[in-house]
Amino acid sequence: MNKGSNVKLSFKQKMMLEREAQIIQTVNGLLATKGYDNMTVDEIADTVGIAKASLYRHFPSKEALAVAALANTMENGLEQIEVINQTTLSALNKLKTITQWAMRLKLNQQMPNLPSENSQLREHLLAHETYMDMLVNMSDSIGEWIEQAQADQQITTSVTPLCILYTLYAKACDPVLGFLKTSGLYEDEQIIEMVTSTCFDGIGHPTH
Amino acid sequence: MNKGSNVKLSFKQKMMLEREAQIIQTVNGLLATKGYDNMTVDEIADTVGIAKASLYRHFPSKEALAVAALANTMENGLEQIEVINQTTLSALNKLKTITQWAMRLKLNQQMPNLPSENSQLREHLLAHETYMDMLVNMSDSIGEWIEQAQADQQITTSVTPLCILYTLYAKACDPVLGFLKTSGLYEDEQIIEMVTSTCFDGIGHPTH
DNA sequence: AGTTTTTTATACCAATTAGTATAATTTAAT
DNA sequence: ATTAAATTATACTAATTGGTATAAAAAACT
Repeated sequence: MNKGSNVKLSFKQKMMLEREAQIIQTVNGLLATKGYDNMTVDEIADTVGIAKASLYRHFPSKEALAVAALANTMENGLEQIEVINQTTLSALNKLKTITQWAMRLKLNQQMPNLPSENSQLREHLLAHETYMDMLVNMSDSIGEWIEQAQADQQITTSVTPLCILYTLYAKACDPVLGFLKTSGLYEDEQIIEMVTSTCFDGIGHPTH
Repeated sequence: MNKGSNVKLSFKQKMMLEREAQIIQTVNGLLATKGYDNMTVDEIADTVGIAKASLYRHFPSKEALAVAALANTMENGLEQIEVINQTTLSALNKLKTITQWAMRLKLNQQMPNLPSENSQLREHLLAHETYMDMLVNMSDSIGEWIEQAQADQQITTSVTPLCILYTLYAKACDPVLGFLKTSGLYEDEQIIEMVTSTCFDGIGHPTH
């Protein structure tokens, strides 16, 4: 009764988690392409290929769906940061690596759009402890890289670390990526390179 | 009968235009803070201080309201470009000036958010000839500045002019401005300076 | 095979909201 | 003052959509 049922339960849970992952990926895609307001619950269910009632057995509300998707992205980001922290990359290159990870996600239309300033969703996010913890966690980690890179004279000290942090965060929702992709003129990795260059080298100062 | 009625008509038209300007400013504010989907027509009417029926005497639909607001912003941008073109500023400084104009608008929460990729509003905008004409017009003008600045070796030639154009456009909706403002640590003009610096100088290369 | 649980399809409810109709009120014109 | 026009408040319609109830079908378990 013990082992048997445990294995079965574990299998069921695996299925559950598997589908939950599928749901979250779908939601992230829709959040990336249509945004929270233009994404409907029926659409999510249809895209995943399950009934709406089943969807609501996983998540209690549309907001919970969005929060779960955002939290999942945040988790993946933290995981990336851990991986990067186990390398011997310079602080500057750590910053570039995590930024490019985010840009790749955005290019693949898996980076959810931020909720607009006055939205209900934003309030919910700010009230979500786990999410906020992860955000603080991420900011701390990246903040350390920024200070290290400044100490190593790899990045500028003429703007504050906070400004640099926000600038890097902003790359995760930079519309330039979508514009360049839509133009059809460049491969994804070319786009990553160009935007990385404009971010770290700036568009001024031609002689590098 | 001629002059009298003309004067009266002109006065009436003035009132009409005056109020239309007020409406558009309100819509721009709401588009900036809440976005198209979270902005309701009742809210617009209330904020302007007129009845909804009166609002619909000026604009036939919510979309028309948004398009008018976006077009108005575009007009103002083109006007700015003309003003700048009558100065003796270097191409680089022209680029900085127009970018900072856009950033100031954003900081004052008067720069409307772009419609999301799949929205109905976006389709309408793309089908709006005058708007698209103005967009092409603006892109041409700024594009000339970019090529001139590259020729003058004031900005990098290691990314394409198109990428630079998009990068500058993106500053008009850069969330960094809002983040820094929300932090409460900086004055608006400080924020403008910092973001201009990260845009043109980049965050790498500490020694300038 | 029979029982239980889960999933599905469908219909439905309630809330929101764009847009309209209307009657009353205000404003403007003569 | 009277008339004409515009504005307002209010109520309404129709469509969308988040969320729920239910009964049938499918799947899983014993």
